[in-house]
Amino acid sequence: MVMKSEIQVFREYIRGRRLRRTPEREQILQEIFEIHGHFDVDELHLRLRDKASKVSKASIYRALPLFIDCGLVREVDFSDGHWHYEHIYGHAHHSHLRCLGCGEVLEFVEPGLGLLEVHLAREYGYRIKGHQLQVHGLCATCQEAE
Amino acid sequence: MVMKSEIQVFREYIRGRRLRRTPEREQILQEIFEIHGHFDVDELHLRLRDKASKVSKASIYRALPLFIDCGLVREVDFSDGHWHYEHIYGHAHHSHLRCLGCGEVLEFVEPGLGLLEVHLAREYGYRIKGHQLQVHGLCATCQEAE
DNA sequence: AATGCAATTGAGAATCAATTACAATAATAT
DNA sequence: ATATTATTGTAATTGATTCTCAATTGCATT
Ligand SMILES: [Mn+2]
Ligand SMILES: [Mn+2]
Ligand SMILES: [Zn+2]
Ligand SMILES: [Zn+2]
Repeated sequence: MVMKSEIQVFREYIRGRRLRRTPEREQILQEIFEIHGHFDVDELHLRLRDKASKVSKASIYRALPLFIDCGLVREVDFSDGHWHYEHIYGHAHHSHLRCLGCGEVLEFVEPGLGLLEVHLAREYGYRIKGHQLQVHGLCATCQEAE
Repeated sequence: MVMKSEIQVFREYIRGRRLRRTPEREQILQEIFEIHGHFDVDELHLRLRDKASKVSKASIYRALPLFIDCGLVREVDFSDGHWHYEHIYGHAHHSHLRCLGCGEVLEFVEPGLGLLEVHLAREYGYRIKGHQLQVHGLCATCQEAE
């Protein structure tokens, strides 16, 4: 079975909720697919302006929750004062290792966290929705520069 | 060997850095020890006002990084738009399980994360400084209320 | 194709946590 | 005591995000 394209997923989501398909939303989504890695609202807005799109920041802020809600995008928390995002459709869930010096971000998969969720659910009677794990430190380069 | 008291730790930290020991800082620290659990700046400020202390929010914002720096306090990220804190001197490092419905926060220890840090350090050449793990879901009560 | 309704938009105002400038105060060293 | 300079409170500022509002536009129905 072939995977639906992101734009298909989004259109079906829109249709199923009496929302409207607009060029703004599709431009934003399109741009998000083309971003390799993590991004924030400012970056996304600048990239769109560079392509002569006139989408406003307000619309980006309004569109992101929709993409998150339909499983295309995820919030990433780098604890630096604003939200970052990444597209995740078809990507495995992963965690982030971030260098406090240069800001480099590496991704890794920690399989043990699935089990942990099961244990927590049993022990505390929770229905687990998800988790976020960030590890931070200094990359090799930034260690030398100290 | 007896553990130093928090106030001792702070005073030594102050002395070692040409900073000044002020009643404001010590009032704030004192209050933090008396808080059972997690708190934010507003809560802390209100509690101090209730005790007739006139410490300003600005001073709280200025003091917290000092307490964090000397290992007495930790930032806690509940991803709800502002920072939370907890005193940690003498407490084991732990993670948080948070209910998205009512905001309840449970603490748990996941010993596997120590090993994970070692692996990451080896594999990527990082010097690891720490990690944050938050799990979120719905508590038993909030599941029923759905 | 024209109509009506409600969703969406852009612009800018509002909000809110956190930071900062500034002048007054007060802690330490001499 | 005096000089030095860190710290304080107040109020202004910043920066990310949300909200307001009037104008526009998608879409279902004629
Ligand atoms: Mn990622
Ligand atoms: Mn805790
Ligand atoms: Zn680095
Ligand atoms: Zn709950």
